[in-house]
Amino acid sequence: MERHQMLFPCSADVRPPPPQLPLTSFPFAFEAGGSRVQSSAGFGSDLMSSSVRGFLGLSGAEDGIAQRSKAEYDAAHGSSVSGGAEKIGKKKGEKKVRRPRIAFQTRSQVDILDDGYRWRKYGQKAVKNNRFPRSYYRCTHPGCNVKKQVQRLSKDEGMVVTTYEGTHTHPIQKSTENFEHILSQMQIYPPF
DNA sequence: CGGATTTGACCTGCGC
DNA sequence: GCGCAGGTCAAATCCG
Repeated sequence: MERHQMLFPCSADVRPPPPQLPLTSFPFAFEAGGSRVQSSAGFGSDLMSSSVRGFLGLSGAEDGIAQRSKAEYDAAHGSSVSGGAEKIGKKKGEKKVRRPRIAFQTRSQVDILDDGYRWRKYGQKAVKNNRFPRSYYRCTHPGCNVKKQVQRLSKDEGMVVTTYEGTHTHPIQKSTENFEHILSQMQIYPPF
């Protein structure tokens, strides 16, 4: 695969970022507030309430993955642990739904940021160009299919890249004060 | 005991 | 077409 250029909030369709852009551009919802967010501590509370929603709650996302979860996986791969022999081929009218993703970097000692939602880990994978494994989490709320990936950078092990994918279909569980704290750690690099 | 995590297997997409 | 890398599943295990 390529580099980790996909760090960026590629909207519905993944368009490759211009090569000139380093890992640093950060064009996401935070600008919605009107003011440009320069760096971590720049968030006002009111700005937050709106941006946070747009942030973890990415609007307009469809649960494409929701449908392709178990049933389709089985159908496509000849379900059942024991009955793996028969393959049913692919799904019929399957369309590829790409959900918007956003990624950001935080400087943190812990991989798991308490963003107010409950996450269940469903996988971990070693990735190329990185000494640290990437962890895969899914929101535990029933019907909510938001996922996130957490990856610690090998070049800077104090840096954690978190990628959110999908829309929460439920309100946040905890107060956003925690989140405010997270935002304060967030590294946002203005495109220069 | 129930829910979360670990971990290896398996699948898919993409580049060569 | 093949191989690699990433992403997901699910059984086993752990922990509160």
